[in-house]
Amino acid sequence: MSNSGPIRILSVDDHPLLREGIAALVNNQPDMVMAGQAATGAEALQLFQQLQPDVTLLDLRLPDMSGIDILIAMRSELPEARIIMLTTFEGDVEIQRALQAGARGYLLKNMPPSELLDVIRQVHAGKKRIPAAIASQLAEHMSDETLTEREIEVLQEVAGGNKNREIADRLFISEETVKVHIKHIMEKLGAADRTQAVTIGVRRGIIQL
Amino acid sequence: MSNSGPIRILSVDDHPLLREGIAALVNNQPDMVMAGQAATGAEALQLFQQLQPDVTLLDLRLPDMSGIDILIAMRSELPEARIIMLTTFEGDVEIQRALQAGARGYLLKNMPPSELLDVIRQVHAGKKRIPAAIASQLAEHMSDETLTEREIEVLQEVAGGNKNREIADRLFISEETVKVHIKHIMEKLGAADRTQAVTIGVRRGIIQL
DNA sequence: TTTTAACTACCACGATGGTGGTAGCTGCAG
DNA sequence: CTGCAGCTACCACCATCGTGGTAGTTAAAA
Repeated sequence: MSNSGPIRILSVDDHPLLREGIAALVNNQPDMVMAGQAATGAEALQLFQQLQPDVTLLDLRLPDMSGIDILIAMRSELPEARIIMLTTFEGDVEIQRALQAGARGYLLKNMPPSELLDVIRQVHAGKKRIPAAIASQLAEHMSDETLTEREIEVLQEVAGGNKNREIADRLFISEETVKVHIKHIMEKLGAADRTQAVTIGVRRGIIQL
Repeated sequence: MSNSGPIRILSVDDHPLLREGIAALVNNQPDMVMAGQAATGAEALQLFQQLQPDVTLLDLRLPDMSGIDILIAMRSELPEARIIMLTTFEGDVEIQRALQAGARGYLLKNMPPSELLDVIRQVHAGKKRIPAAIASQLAEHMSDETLTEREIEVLQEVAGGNKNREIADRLFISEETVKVHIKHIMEKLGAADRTQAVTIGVRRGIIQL
């Protein structure tokens, strides 16, 4: 794409103070410039289309939509888009989904600014960059079996405090089937009971509370 | 205290980018100046003692210790310290504990910078300032009964996936007593079962995962 | 086409969880 | 000193959960 002029950056995060910090840092670099900022998914997509930034910094949690969905939307618009997730830790499943959806980098907000600049430059140069701390977190559960959509749905219901009978009614299946799903969930997550299944699911970013 | 010169501010947060954003904002104000920044509780306490800032911005989650404990330590050193919690939402119990421990303000990181400046000035002037959004969140559970220390301990064990029998062994009490505690926990939280008790406890900041 | 994964369903049984009531002990506040 | 809150303990009983096994259907992959 553009190999002349500074790297034009779009920052998407619902924390204005953090965006301001990124802007201050970026605009201090000779080879970078903030092209725009967005606080919501809708704003982000509009600005992305309008500005066509070289690199996009994207938070995972925004008020109106999931960062993953924004990522997907941006890449369907511009498959070559260089997008870096910048977020507080969210569990291996979130990381995995972001990378599968085409993120070129994954950074934590508590990392030093130099790391951010480094990753921006590398990603802009066409590379992928995942810090070791994140990669190891990812490797930890690499071999784990993933939950199916239905299982996640059931786990979410379990987290809501529903009994098997109630879950069955809500999902229009039999109570026995619910039991089978929960059994599989516990096996896959290595949980001793439904409660621990929920806590592990939350920690790993499989469900939200 | 000091009614001459700019408001001297100490920022405590483990996100360097956010601290940078705060610093940029603050140093742009004619009546404020960043006195120092800290990323850990230990650093924070050392700098607090050394700098004696007019206003301290304090995150709730830091790598080495809880923001509440830092708050308490600072106020035991300097009871008149003006401290504002600046954090992502953490549940009403965390807010309540912070205010009880003597915080003069409670802000969310996703609030507009103007709000932050406003609160800094008001708190520096000796007032307390809790935004309406937070106050209403607090009022929601104002009449709720709080869990006792023992109950929180039991709830934490429940979250770990332990059976009543196992919890009993770990806490050196009888299984029947564990049941009584859990019954009380569910009543107080309005939970239908132990699993929902855990999810409510996490959402409200009573336990961590 | 055969195989595999996912979802569904049923049965039976032992383990665990949740409810109700009673009650003793301690420490603190009125 | 009296009452209350919190922690402890026991009992009985029913509801729910979790485990084991079997099995049919569909859709996608090999």
